[in-house]
Amino acid sequence: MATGGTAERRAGARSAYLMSMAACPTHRVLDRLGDRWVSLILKELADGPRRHGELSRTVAGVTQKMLTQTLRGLERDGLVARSATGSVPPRVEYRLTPLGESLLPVMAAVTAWAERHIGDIDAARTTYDSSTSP
Amino acid sequence: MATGGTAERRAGARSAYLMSMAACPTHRVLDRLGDRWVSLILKELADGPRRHGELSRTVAGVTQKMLTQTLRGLERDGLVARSATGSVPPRVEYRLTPLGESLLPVMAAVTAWAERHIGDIDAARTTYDSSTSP
DNA sequence: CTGAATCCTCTAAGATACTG
DNA sequence: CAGTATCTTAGAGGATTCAG
Repeated sequence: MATGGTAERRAGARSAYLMSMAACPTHRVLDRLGDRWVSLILKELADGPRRHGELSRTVAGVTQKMLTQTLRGLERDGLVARSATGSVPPRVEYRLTPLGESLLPVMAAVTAWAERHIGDIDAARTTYDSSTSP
Repeated sequence: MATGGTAERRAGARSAYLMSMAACPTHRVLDRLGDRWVSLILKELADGPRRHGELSRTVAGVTQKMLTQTLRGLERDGLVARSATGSVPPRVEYRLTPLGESLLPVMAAVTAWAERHIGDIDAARTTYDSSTSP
């Protein structure tokens, strides 16, 4: 009966958001960087090429699925290069591309800010929480 | 009723992740910045104080719930200050704290990188997608 | 106007098992 | 070792409604 208005409005709101995303490079980059495992993986790769298994062990708590998925995403964006040699046993290495390396200074800026101000944030949280709940 | 092994293992993996998070300031900050609406809201507030309704209209596609929720989070972290005046009608303004303002240069660094390299990313995606699907 | 509470949906992410 | 496919679930996010 009539038009399924709900679904349409949903789709509308969704696309409105997605379009505003697509138009904003900063947001797209932050979205990628904000992905749970990206920063940890980039940090690892910053020190040099790593094998799949190495990352799997080094990056605390990542599942094999998320590792592959995240690496694929980074590869797709041209930030990470994947090089497979031989077929059995497989030996796959991941490393930063020049584009990926150009991102390191930005990460460093974030890290610097984070380490300098994380205390302020924690302090603010404590204050906020204690003035809210009690 | 015995040990619910499944739930425990789930909780274990989860806490392993959460603990590694808590230990890494960079990751915590990126997690916050990566939140869907944070960068858009900070961008707005960078230009000066804004009322709730203003943000609701300006930030494309945000729902009232997410706006409030995001602002609460930023307030809790001490990045944004909330000032309410009067009671009826309510007039609430949000603005960056000094801590929040100190974050702007970092955001600027991200923006600069993003705008310079977003083309590379899109190009890489096109290449990747065309070499994968066909 | 600001914002809290409710409900509902859909996706992201973990566990698991299977190929090459 | 590297990667894929499938199932399930917790939670994020959106619509809606109520309150001060």
